[in-house]
Amino acid sequence: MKLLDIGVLSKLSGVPASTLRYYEDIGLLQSVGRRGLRRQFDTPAVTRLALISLGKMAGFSLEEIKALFSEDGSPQVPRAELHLRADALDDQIRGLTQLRDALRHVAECPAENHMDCPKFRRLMTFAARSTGRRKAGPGKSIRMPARGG
Amino acid sequence: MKLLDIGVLSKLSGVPASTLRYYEDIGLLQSVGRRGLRRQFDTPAVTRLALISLGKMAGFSLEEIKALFSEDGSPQVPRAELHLRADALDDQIRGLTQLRDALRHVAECPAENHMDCPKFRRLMTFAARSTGRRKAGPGKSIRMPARGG
DNA sequence: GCTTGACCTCAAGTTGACTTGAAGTGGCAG
DNA sequence: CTGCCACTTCAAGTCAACTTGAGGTCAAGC
Repeated sequence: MKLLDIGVLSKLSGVPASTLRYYEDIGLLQSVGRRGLRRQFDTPAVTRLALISLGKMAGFSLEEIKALFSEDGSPQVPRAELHLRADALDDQIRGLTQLRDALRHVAECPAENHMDCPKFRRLMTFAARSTGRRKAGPGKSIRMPARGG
Repeated sequence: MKLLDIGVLSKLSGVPASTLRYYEDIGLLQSVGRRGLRRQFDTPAVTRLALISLGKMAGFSLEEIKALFSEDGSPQVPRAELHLRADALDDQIRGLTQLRDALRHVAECPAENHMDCPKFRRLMTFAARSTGRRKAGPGKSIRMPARGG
């Protein structure tokens, strides 16, 4: 089995070495051994990192992603749990879709003041409904594309 | 003009008083005066908060949201910026949709090991593509709907 | 006049996901 | 054997967006 130095895995996956160490620290990623001091990873680690990235995209926390891996490292999730996640994702997608449409509308709406626009006001009530649902906190998302500025 | 105590505004908007003070601190929300020590807000503050919430949902940082308000407090957003956000949202939606499908697939897939399943592997390459696009960092996202249990 | 309680200020703490820095180590090229 | 330099550890720092806590103030009700 071909083994990968942390630097190589970092390059392959695009994930900084410090992050890989961090992931190992929190038990999210396992190295298969050492060569001297140096961690060695196996090639499936690349896939694992892809899975992790995927989980992050889905809005899972690292802790949650960790829980989605079984002992042997293959994803091992009860079906019901997966369907639950999928449902949650559906919700999220619906919300984001509405939001996207709203943004596009606002971008094109000819009304002087957006408050004059009924569509915008409906959007407002939508936002109001979603406000204060749960405690705000730091979260990870797909990075926004960097602002042109 | 009817004026609102911070507690009243908090109740109306669902935003904790501490957060309202914080928002005033960073210049995101203005109180119109004081009665004794107590901040007084006007009724448009409720709308403003809805807008702020909306901005947050769209993935804007508070700093950015602040910049989206013009001097007089009405939202004043460059169209291009909004379209950019909407595009980013589109990306996110696409990703989440694929992910949702993948989750559902995994939930039903009969393959012993998911890696044996071509569908799953396609998902992996998708994730790999999205990996390491840009430097990770703290960011805000739409909160996941709370997990059932 | 005293208590109550909703507000006040300001500093410090929290969270998740990392990054950074200092000080040390070890494999390999020359 | 020497030196380089990618790696190592561990603690501490960072970031956004708040929250919490300690100690203080004021308007109203009894």
